[in-house]
Amino acid sequence: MQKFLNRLRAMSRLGNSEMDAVEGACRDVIRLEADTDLVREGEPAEHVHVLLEGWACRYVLLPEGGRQIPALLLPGDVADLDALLAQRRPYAVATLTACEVAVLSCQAVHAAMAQYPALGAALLMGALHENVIMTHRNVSLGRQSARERVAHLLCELANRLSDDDATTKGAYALPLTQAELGDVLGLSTVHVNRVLQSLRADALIRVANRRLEVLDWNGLGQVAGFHCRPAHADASRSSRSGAWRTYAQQPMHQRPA
Amino acid sequence: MQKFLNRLRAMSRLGNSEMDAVEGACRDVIRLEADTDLVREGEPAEHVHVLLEGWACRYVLLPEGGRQIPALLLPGDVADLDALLAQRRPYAVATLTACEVAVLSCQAVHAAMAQYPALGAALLMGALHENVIMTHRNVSLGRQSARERVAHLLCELANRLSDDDATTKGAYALPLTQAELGDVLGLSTVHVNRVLQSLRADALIRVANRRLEVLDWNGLGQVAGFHCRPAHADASRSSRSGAWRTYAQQPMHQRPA
DNA sequence: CGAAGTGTTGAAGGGTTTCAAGCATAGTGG
DNA sequence: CCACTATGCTTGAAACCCTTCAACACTTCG
Repeated sequence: MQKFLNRLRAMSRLGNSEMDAVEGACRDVIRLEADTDLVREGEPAEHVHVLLEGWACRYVLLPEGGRQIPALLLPGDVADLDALLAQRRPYAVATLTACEVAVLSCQAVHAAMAQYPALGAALLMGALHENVIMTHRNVSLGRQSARERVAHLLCELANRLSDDDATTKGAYALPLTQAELGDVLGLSTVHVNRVLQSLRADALIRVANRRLEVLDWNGLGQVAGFHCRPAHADASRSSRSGAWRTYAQQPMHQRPA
Repeated sequence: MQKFLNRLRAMSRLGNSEMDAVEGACRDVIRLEADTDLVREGEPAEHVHVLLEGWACRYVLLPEGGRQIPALLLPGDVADLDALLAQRRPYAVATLTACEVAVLSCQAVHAAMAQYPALGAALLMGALHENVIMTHRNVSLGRQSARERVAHLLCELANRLSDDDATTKGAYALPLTQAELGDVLGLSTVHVNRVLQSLRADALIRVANRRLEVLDWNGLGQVAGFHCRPAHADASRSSRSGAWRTYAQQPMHQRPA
């Protein structure tokens, strides 16, 4: 509960009345064990689910039998806000660990937004933040090698977890199987295994009983290649060379060096 | 302008005062020619841009020199709403054709949302819609072959364009080079070429002077494989077999056949 | 102890990339 | 009007990253 409230407050300035409204709306909480479907693709969308505790994921099954996980959901994340918009669910949601989930009716959310504009703003900011994360994953899937993709995901998770807590001394619980990592990264289980081994061999990470330890943040970030500055290793801000100019110019990828 | 207003109205019920507010905020319009950078990655984010006419894209450049286009922007799309959230731009935006763009200050958007809750709701719905599109692209990039990805993109564009207009008789203007298609789909230019040829050879599509003609919607949708029902070929709704059940069950991909 | 899930390893095969070159088309200036 | 150039499209061959298949080891748990 607290993590969701913190998240909302980080997004928009909320007063006590808004906070109370949220807390009231989240009164309906269910507890699920690991590997349980929360919503199924194609189902009518009548509720919004907020992940209070545990890890979960959105996933899509392909006709040929494959699976893709377009989003990992961490404590405080909203699992399926698009229920406000769509009649039918465009993806399924399943737990990865034991979870605590708040169930809200779409009507209630709509009503709350109409009454408290700041709440709508907070939800919008959350959706935009998710959008940025998906953009990065998109870039990763489209243009990075397996090694880069794995490194990038590990950095992203460290970033997202450090917002709340954890990541103390550069290690965090990673309750994902290699098969699930593969479904996130668009890789086969076998190849995920080999890439993790290679990262271990290079003394960048260490894995032990469902925990990931990052031995070399700079090195891992370098492999990840883009948009991957852990909160710790802040480094020099705006390290990019050259001044940016306003529009009415050639696109960057066509500029002379 | 009209396309943006229509889009907003489709997302949330807007009164005359909201519409006027939007129209007032969009009074600052600039005209750009094709292949022009609108915003650059890393730049401070002080404005939000709305694409009134023409095609544009978000893009990210990778250290090794590659490029990924995580989003194609069509008339009525908001190019960079996340400027409301981030200090620095997480991606660049460039025009693909000549464009008309409204430039809004972030402050103005924030103020409008505070005054008109329905407007915030509309923007939220727009962001969620974008999110669903990115989810689909994500699945496509992660788990589909080049052929499937191309088919999927062509279907997606048909869908998005048919919301507004166009797509009459199953053809639409597609002002993208094969290199740009590759940057959207995470493929090399060469392979995009070969895949398009193969789709042509199978009498699924036809390409002529920057227009795409779909000869066989069912066939193309079948290649695309998932989530790809053009508004035309609506077909039998909910064609999936088996009834969906509520949660507290095993995830779908582990269910016995 | 057996069973199931997860991690690990090797070998073969294939989808895609890269490199390199040739072709087509449109715009430009002499 | 015609080189001349630039841009995008097309094609072939070699190389590579990753997948698939198959088997085995390890751990957990009933």
